[in-house]
Amino acid sequence: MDTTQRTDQQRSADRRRRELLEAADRVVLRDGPQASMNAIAAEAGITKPILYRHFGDKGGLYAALAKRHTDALLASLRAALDAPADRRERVESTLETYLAAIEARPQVYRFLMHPAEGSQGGDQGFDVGKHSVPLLRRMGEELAQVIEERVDLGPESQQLARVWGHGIVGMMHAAGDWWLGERPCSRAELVRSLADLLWGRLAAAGDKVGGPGF
Amino acid sequence: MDTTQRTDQQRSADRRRRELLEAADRVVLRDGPQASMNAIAAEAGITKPILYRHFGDKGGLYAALAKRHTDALLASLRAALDAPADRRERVESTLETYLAAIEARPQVYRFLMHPAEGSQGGDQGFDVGKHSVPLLRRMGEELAQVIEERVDLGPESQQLARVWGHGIVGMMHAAGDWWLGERPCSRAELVRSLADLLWGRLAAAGDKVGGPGF
DNA sequence: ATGCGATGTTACTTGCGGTAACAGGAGTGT
DNA sequence: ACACTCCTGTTACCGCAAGTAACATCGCAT
Repeated sequence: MDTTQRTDQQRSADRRRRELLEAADRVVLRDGPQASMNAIAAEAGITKPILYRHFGDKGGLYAALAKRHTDALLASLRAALDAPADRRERVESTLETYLAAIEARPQVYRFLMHPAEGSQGGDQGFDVGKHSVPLLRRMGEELAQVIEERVDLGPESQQLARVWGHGIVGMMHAAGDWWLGERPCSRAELVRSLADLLWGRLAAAGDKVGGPGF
Repeated sequence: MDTTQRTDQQRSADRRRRELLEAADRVVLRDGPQASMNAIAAEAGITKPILYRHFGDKGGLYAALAKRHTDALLASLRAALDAPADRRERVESTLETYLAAIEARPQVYRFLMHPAEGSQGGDQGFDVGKHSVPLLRRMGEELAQVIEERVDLGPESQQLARVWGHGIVGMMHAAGDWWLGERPCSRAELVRSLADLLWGRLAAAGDKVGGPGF
């Protein structure tokens, strides 16, 4: 029951865990989100039950994997959001960062965006915190926080910031998803168009004359 | 090879198909999106292979079911979009329509929004058109069309309209999803906040002074 | 009656998530 | 040296859902 020893074992376990996650990462990147536990175990050079000992169930592995990428992506986004620049510039650079990320690794992106299966908490009592929230929520909350920190929205600012956070993230996500599938324009054009939308160009534009139905 | 007879049988098959879809609907509404084919067949009073004869595979049934609801929802949305009113009013009423729909039938909503499984096309050669597009895309395209019809965006209007269509739909979707889960405010408030966002209030708001990191 | 096509069934295969039970190997107390 | 206990790893299995093959049946035109 020596503390140092337990720490030692913990360290070893954590290393294994990281190796397994990297193997899982490789498989997901190769086979897409429907990668089987068997395949992941094989890639890691071991067998299924070990994965289950480490992550509880597939949801646990999903969550752990998602957390890695989500943390990384959120770090980049926060950097872009917090840059000492004009707001419009910050918005554009954030969009740019996000789109570049999903363009660079579409497989990972597809994996992250899956609600997939509804997991119920780990029974093994692992240290998995409640990070089962599917990326979009976390991005929305983060953005909401930044908005509330930096933009003056008067009373109700918190509420408004959260709505906007989730809304803007959703806009980014849907547009990015569509763009990634069809590639109808360059990344820069997409960024510009979205920023224009957020800048109220929809309200400013005039009605088109002679449309169908008056 | 008589045409009338074939039409007769077709009619019968179509009726069956509709019955099956309604049964599937009931099950999905009760059990959520992970409803099994067995359960659906049982609800319809038949057995699995019949479902497969009618829909090819689970993806086919998914697509058919999704098409029904999508068509219905899109019809309501188009009505709101095409109302003879001020643009802001139309936007708000469209948001309202969408949110009311997902609020009224969250189970169906959850079902529709799932990418779930990557389906590869039907091999049986059924008459399923390529409507495997998961709702969000269709809503995006529809909205894009309406925007391009009614809003004057100068040159590049088509491109811009499509980006905006998908972006706005994504905003609506993400905000709606979050709102449905947490219910942080009334529907009307949500609608107002989102419309405000689209109306450029983000650009118009001032910087907050004394934020962290300045 | 008889062949034919649509409709329906039972019973099977395959594949995956998840688990039980067993098999060493390294440190530890006696 | 010996047993005891963790930890890591395996094989072999269960349950369940998707999808299929092969058989049974009814209606009908000739």
